[in-house]
Amino acid sequence: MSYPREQSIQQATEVFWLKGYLGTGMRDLQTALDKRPGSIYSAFGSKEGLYLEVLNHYTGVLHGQIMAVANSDTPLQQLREFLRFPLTVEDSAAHKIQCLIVKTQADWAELPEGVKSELQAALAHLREAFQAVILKARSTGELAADIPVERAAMWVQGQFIAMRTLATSVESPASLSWMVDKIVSDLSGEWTQ
Amino acid sequence: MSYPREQSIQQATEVFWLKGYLGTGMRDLQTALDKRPGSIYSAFGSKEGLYLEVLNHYTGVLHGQIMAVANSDTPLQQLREFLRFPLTVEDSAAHKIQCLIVKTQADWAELPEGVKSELQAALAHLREAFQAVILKARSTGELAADIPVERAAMWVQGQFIAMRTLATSVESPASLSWMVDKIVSDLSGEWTQ
DNA sequence: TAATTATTTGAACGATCGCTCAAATTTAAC
DNA sequence: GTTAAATTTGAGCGATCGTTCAAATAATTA
Repeated sequence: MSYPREQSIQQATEVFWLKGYLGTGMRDLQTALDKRPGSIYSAFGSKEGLYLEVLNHYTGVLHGQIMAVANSDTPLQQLREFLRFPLTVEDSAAHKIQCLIVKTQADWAELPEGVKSELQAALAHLREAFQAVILKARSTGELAADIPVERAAMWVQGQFIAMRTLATSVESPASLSWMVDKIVSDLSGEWTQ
Repeated sequence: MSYPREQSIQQATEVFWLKGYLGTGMRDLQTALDKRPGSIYSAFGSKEGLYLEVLNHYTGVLHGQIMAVANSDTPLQQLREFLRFPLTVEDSAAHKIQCLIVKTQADWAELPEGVKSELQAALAHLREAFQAVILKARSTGELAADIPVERAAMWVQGQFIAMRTLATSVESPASLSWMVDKIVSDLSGEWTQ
């Protein structure tokens, strides 16, 4: 049950991903969901409430993907494929290259308090998943035993952000796949304490 | 002459940096510049016109800083200090941790065409400066002779973005200085063609 | 000082913003 | 089939958006 609610969240995700939190108007959402304002407000309370559900759903999916990487037998190989994925979206969905969380975070000073705290929580939650990947790769021997786990997790998150941000400003995102290789390679590089 | 114009641009930079392009209202600018709308419009034409001057000024300063790194005798050492700088801003200016260009770029789909093209140009311009740093470091022997210059320049730009983005979501940005060391270290790492 | 030009002022315009709520409609319960 | 509850509708609210322009003021020239 409550199927149309899930559908509304997916349609709203499209809009927020394309236009950002500030850039998205209630009228954009009304069009995308094909619902009148009253329906949206009775279902989600406010624009912020709808966005928070979108963010929660988005983060959950992404977290699941990263945990699947962590739970595989060859986490480092799987991480490579995970990182490459955003570079393969078709032109018509170019807005999906950038991470929705990072995109929203750029408007920081103008965001409602509830959105700010949930963004922080989402980033921390995903960082935990990256940490699980590092830990697993260490246990399989794909990474050295003395790798600083927390730093490496944050670093991977940073690389994820860097690659996707650069990819949005380049003609052909797929041409950046060398960056994926360098990320995996640098993971085994120097980690001076 | 035209001193107050320069001053207006600096004050407007503060506001755009803090609130982003979409998040900044003409009334915010009127307050910051202590000017009435007519004055601003006669001087800059529009909100977009004022932003473009801000962007141009900002890019010029940043470009100059990177070229100074390139023109030093120890470019790699200077690059380290350049990268560390955004991590040292005081709490009261936390918005300056993130790069103004990257911040604006996040609102991509909602930006006027003129702003979009100037943002692309600014990123390309700064990439050229990073390229000059790589070239110089290669000539001083700080970097290997076979480093792929264009890719390395883009990669450094990506690391610059990653570090500053992560730094905005962390309690103490200065605690990320290990990331600067890793960037410099990874520059000498693997660059598989 | 008087005349001319350049700049600044600020009330106000039309458009859009997030959001409300009484009324209409659909769904569920008996 | 009737009634009650839940959901949807959409006109429209007050606030704010970027912008305009006739009038007032300041700066320059004669």
